Amino acid sequence: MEETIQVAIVEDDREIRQTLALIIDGTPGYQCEHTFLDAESAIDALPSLAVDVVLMDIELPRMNGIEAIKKIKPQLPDTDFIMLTVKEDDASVFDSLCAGASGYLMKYTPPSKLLQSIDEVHKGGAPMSTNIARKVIHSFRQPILASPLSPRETEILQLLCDGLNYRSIAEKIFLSSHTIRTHIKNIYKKLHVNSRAAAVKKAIEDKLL
Amino acid sequence: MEETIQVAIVEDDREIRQTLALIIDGTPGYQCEHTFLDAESAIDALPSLAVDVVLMDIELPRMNGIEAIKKIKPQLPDTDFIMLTVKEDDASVFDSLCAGASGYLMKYTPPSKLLQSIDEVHKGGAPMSTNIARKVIHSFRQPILASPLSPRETEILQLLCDGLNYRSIAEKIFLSSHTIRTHIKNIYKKLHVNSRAAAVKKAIEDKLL
DNA sequence: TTCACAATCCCCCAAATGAGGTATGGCAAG
DNA sequence: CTTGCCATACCTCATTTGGGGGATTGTGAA
Repeated sequence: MEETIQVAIVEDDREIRQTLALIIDGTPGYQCEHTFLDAESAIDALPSLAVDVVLMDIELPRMNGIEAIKKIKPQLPDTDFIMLTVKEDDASVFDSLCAGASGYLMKYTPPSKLLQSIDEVHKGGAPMSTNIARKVIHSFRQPILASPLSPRETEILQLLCDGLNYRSIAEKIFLSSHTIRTHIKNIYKKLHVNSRAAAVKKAIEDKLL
Repeated sequence: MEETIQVAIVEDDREIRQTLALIIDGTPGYQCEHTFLDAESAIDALPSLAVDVVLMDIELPRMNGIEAIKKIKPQLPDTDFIMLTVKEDDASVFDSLCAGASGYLMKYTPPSKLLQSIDEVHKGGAPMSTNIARKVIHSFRQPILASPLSPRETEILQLLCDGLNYRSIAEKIFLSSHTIRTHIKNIYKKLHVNSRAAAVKKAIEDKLL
């Protein structure tokens, strides 16, 4: 498939927008016929255009680029979005990916790398700046924060999270329900909570399961 | 920093191991002085070696490469691990990343790309095959599964998850606690649960918050 | 050898919870 | 215009839960 990749740009800075468009449109195999200077116009126009790849800025006048993707992506599941931005804080990166972006590049990405990334995303890849990739990978790491709970308590918390009551837990691990109560009281103390709901939430958040 | 990158290989296939070692050790800027044919010997030896990057196979005789990383990585936070494997199922990929791998490459990766990836990971990047990168990125996508809950119910579920009781919720959103009870009963019905704990768990799992 | 803590068991009691109802008004789809 | 859903509010009752104790055994660290 040696077709031309149709690229659109959403970017409010006139200079950057035009420069990008020129680079892309001027390269064989790439075409950039549509540029937008805000999220709203992109949301209106994109669904009726056959665009393969969209370069999206995050900082846009009214609605930001992440919100824009949230709106557009569901209607265009086959269009790939690459964030092209100066923001590299965790929130921007992860929110973008959650919204449906398939790539995340810095604005200072050199043209050759940019074109290569457009190609890559169109082939099913996920181009990212190196430090962004590391951020993403790191996000999978389990903190392994020392659990304050004893093995027994952890086991009981596990069952607690499954919605079992004292008696069911007691029957499951062959203990008196009195013992279960005591354990759970201790769990609450250690987790600084005072209800099952809060304990379950904390357990899942802190991944002590 | 033009230092030589110290690379170690953990790979049970003799042919592959030696070929990789030759390629790496034969390239200026890279050195491969240590190779291991199973997880156990790598776990024993690596902590006392000053290795920058470890190429790790997943399929190893007794203990697999993922378990190996889980054991070693905590002791060597500054050593980067790249999975080099034929397995590209989701579980292998995500378990590897959770265990602490910083890169994930296919075994058929060409030598030039492999060397480049070693360099990249050592510089703080996260080299991945394109389809692996896409898998990782996709994992962030929110399924946006249609919640069976009404807006009001969602709101109350939210507060439920914070560990509030009927009365507190009622006070917070200016409703009768009777109404809260009714809403929660309906939430339970819709989520097919019958306790706060189970509701909280389901809410978080299904991301309806 | 204390001392702390995990793990087990027990008691009481007030409050919260879950399950079963009933009822109203509004609003949207059919 | 009826049917269903949402949001609201109330009642009763049996059960569960959380908070407050107290107690024993064993283990391991100080």
